[in-house]
Amino acid sequence: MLYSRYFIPTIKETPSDAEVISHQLMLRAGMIRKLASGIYNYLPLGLRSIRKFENIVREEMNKAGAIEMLMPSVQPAELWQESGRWAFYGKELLRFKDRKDAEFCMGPTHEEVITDMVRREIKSYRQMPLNFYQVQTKFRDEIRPRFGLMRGREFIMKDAYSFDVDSSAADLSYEKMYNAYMRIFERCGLNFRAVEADTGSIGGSSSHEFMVLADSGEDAIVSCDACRYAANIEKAESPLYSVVSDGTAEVLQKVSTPEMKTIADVAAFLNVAADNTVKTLVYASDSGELAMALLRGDHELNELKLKNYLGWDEILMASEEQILACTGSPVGFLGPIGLKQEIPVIADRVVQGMTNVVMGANEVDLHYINANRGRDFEVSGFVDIRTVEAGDACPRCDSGKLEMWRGIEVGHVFKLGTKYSKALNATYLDANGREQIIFMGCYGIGIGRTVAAAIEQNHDENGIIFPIPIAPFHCSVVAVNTKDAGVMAAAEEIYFCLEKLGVEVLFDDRDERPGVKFKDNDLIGIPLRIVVGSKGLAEGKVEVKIRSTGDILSLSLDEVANTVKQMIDTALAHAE
RNA sequence: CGGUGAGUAGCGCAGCCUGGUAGCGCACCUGCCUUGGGAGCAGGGGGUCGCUGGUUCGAUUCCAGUCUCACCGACCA
Repeated sequence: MLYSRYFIPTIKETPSDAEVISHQLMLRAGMIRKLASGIYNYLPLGLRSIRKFENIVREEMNKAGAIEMLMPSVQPAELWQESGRWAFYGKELLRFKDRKDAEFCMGPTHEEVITDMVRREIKSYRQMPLNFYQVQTKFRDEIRPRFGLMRGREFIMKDAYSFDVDSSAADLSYEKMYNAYMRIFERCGLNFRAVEADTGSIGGSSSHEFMVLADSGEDAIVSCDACRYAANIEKAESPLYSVVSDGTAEVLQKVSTPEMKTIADVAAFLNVAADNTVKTLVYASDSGELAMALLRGDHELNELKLKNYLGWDEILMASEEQILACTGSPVGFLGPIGLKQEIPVIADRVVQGMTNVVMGANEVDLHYINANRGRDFEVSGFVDIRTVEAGDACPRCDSGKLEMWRGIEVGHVFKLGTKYSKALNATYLDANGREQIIFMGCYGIGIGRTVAAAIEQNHDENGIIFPIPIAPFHCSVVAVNTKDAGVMAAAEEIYFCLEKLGVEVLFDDRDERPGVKFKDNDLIGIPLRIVVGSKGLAEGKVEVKIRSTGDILSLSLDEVANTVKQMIDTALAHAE
């Protein structure tokens, strides 16, 4: 490719509205341009990277036995009404009507469409297992699109759906996809973790997320430093502390704690450790149900765990009025003793072993000391509702400690069970001629997001440092001075050689000063740069600069093409 | 949706407080010069100052409304 005939509109200055580095660099490198909030043009260079990654995904999907197809992005409302998600999905589902007033939506995901196809076509257990995938444009009307391709409204996603005769067969399909995902992200040279995750609005029984580690990541994850346990913090189980009790229950006392509203204030004022206090929080569902959560004072609540335990659709901090009505006290002095209303009191498991604790007395400026469960208050259940912290013991092994990371979710695999097949009545006949419900799994990879995540993880002050498997070009040839006939001839020669060898090469033949070319080549992240200048040429040499390390090799004219070809092949072979 | 901030040339910004019809850097065009890390000189083109209304002789500037965008919170690949 001739740079002068290609289209790479780089920009020197960082656009002011780009916050994260991958967004800044993709704009500056001329890979993407914004058309509307969360909606982007993929410019030629960006598209090349995206296609590269798509093809890695395709290769691994095919290897894992998945079959490619393509579904429409416009979907009829009926299917969504049938699955029940027309009502449940909310405003993220972009809905519209056609000229006949029939309702449609832009597909945010394709469980309905694929399940509809399968229920029409699959009749027998002999036809399964099946796994269909597609690489397709999705639309989700995100409340707050941000970070460029990281969270767009329109985005390219690989989604796959598996269909099996029963749960254990479905587990096998799940495992195949899990392993394929591991290979995909390994091939791209990404530093990532597969973590246990909450299933969210997709539903189903269990799931793993694939998280590229990056400080700018929107998710927090933990992983054990000794065993393989890793989980999204939303899901991460807190360790069970052994019950510590000094046995003797002291006398319950109400003490004055003027203006002491936080655990830190109260603990300091009463001169007790924060871990001998109990924190009380009141939550409300969207339909107005209330629940009280008790945690050790220095612990944090995991709202998702509480929400899942309560089975609520939505969880909100209770309003001041709601709190006042059920406890009789404003926030700051809440506790489970002497409630005005009967509401569920959910205690974290750690609270079970605590004795003689400090907790709010449901009266302004008053706390209890020496409160004890059983004697002074009761709880409706002990449940893991706290957020794990770095340094917590691993819930799975004896010796490990949890480490905490930020991550970008680039892939997510779900065991769906029969959630969609049941709703859409996707059944088959088993060997006994009996009708059975199909078991499903679904598997997504954010294509653009992965490319963005790769940039997030591979860059320096000069720009992108693409891993070779997803680099838009493998190498570039830079002619230092295009007016120098000798330089141009040598550069062209190398360019043609490389093309002949099947190397993806960008020939920077622009009549620009060398500095401009070097800066652009660095910015767009080309892994190898061959520089042809008059100085080196006088000795029959050109130089090859490696973007990632900054190392410079001096090679003779005749060997450079083959050497570069070899370097690229070696790098790509490692990624297979 | 709530909170914060911003809309002035393709990009990054100044001007606005204290009204008088717009400027800087980069980019772009022409010419000269230059060619190993975003050079230099000279000339030039480009803006209904987000939109609507109000106040005023006069509004980019003051007022009101509105739209858009970005950032912080709950969702997600």
